Amino acid sequence: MGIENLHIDIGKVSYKTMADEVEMKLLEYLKRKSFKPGDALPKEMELTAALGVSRNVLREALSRLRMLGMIETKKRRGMVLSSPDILGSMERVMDPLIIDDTTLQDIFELRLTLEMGLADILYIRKTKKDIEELEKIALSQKTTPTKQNFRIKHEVEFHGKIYQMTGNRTMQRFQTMLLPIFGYLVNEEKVPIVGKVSHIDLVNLLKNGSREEFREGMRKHLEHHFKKLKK
Amino acid sequence: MGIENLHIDIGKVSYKTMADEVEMKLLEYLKRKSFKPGDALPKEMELTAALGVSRNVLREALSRLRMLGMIETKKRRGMVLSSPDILGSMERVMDPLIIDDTTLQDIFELRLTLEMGLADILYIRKTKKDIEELEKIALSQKTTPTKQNFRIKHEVEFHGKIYQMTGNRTMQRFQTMLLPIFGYLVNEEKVPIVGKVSHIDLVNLLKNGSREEFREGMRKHLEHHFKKLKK
DNA sequence: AATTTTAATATGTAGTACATAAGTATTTAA
DNA sequence: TTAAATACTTATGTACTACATATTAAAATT
Repeated sequence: MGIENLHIDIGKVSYKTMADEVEMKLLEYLKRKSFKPGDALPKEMELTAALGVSRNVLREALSRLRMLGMIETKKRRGMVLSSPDILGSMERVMDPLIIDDTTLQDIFELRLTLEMGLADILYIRKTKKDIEELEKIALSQKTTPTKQNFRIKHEVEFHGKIYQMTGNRTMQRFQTMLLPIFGYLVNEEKVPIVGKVSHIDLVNLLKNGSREEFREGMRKHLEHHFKKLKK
Repeated sequence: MGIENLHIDIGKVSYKTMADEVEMKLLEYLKRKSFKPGDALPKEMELTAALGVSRNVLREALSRLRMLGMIETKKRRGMVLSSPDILGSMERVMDPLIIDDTTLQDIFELRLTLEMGLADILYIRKTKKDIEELEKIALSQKTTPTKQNFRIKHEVEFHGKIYQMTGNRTMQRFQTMLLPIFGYLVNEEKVPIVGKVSHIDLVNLLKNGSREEFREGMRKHLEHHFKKLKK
């Protein structure tokens, strides 16, 4: 094992602030007490008293929970638990320039994996209407120029539609988040590589082919990406 | 389109606090200026002056960025940008009792999709040693009782090992996060359903079979989950 | 010159004060 | 008596001050 994942393996020497501590305790408290969304939570003053910290520190922790969508606060009414947005905070940090290279590569592979796994759900959920729309997208790209930025835009449009066809909004959002990363890494390729299976081919497979045939088509479409993966 | 995703479609009527605003501006600032990890950031006082807010509000926003791992702060030295932990905040909120049902289902499907997409990377990265370890796990489960909690524990162990074999730590962490959700939904099944393809079968496929054969094996292993998916 | 001591500085925590929104109770008027 | 207007209460939101603490930089001492 290399040294590049050391920060994951042993963790950082992070000295914990009280806000960190309070955040942890609050999360634990909310889960342990098994509050349900909508339930009212204690007032700030009650929490400061119980935790023995200043309102300042408490509010820093609460602010984090608010960001996660775990709590909602209204003046006078107080706080209530709510259903967190599991992808929200991920969206905030999705910037290829900030994320470390190992994770970028991981994300790249994660998307490839999803793409290869899509067939099963796709064949359960696909509709005639969706396939027609996908075909329209694929055909519109046939005649357009092959400049780099155009090519990526088309990739995004086509694959985005496929994710949408799964009817799974979380998956759809997830893939949208991964796109900048994907685009960033692919952009480094100087020579535009054309897969053996085009978008139109994929549409035809989706129309007439089996689940397995579509998946193999997708594999060939992504072949050049897979070839570059390191053992 | 149903009403169940309305909160995603139109967003909540959330009245924005200044901390929300400042958080947004800081994120935008950090990305726009294309700081790199390690770069020093302005002092709190400079930021309060520039933003025209109290130190209190600023610190609530900074506290959020700290939670995301985007910034690190040290006394006297100030703040530096750092590589965020993209899954960290997701881990915090992964509680099946809090997350709404639609998202829970989405997550369930997301995991199935990953599972089906794993074959490609797995066949690039698998080693003899890993397969032996996986076999050991599979065999140890053959003789054990079939009680619900044991079954789930075995599932976790086996599939966890497979994810580990991808060499993709993000994927591995991601799946670990998804487990409680998966366990929660599967736990509702009263009758233990045994797939046509067992863990041992999967190991043998991984040893002697092709990528496609392994994937079809995985599909059969997960068949009863797929059968329950709604159109 | 090397070491110790002192000072300076930026973040961390505490506490007070007041603004603001939103229920709740009270008063006023039809 | 009831409806509307008014005043009151309460919990969160924002601002400001003060001081603690860690860490770097500078100064003093050996």
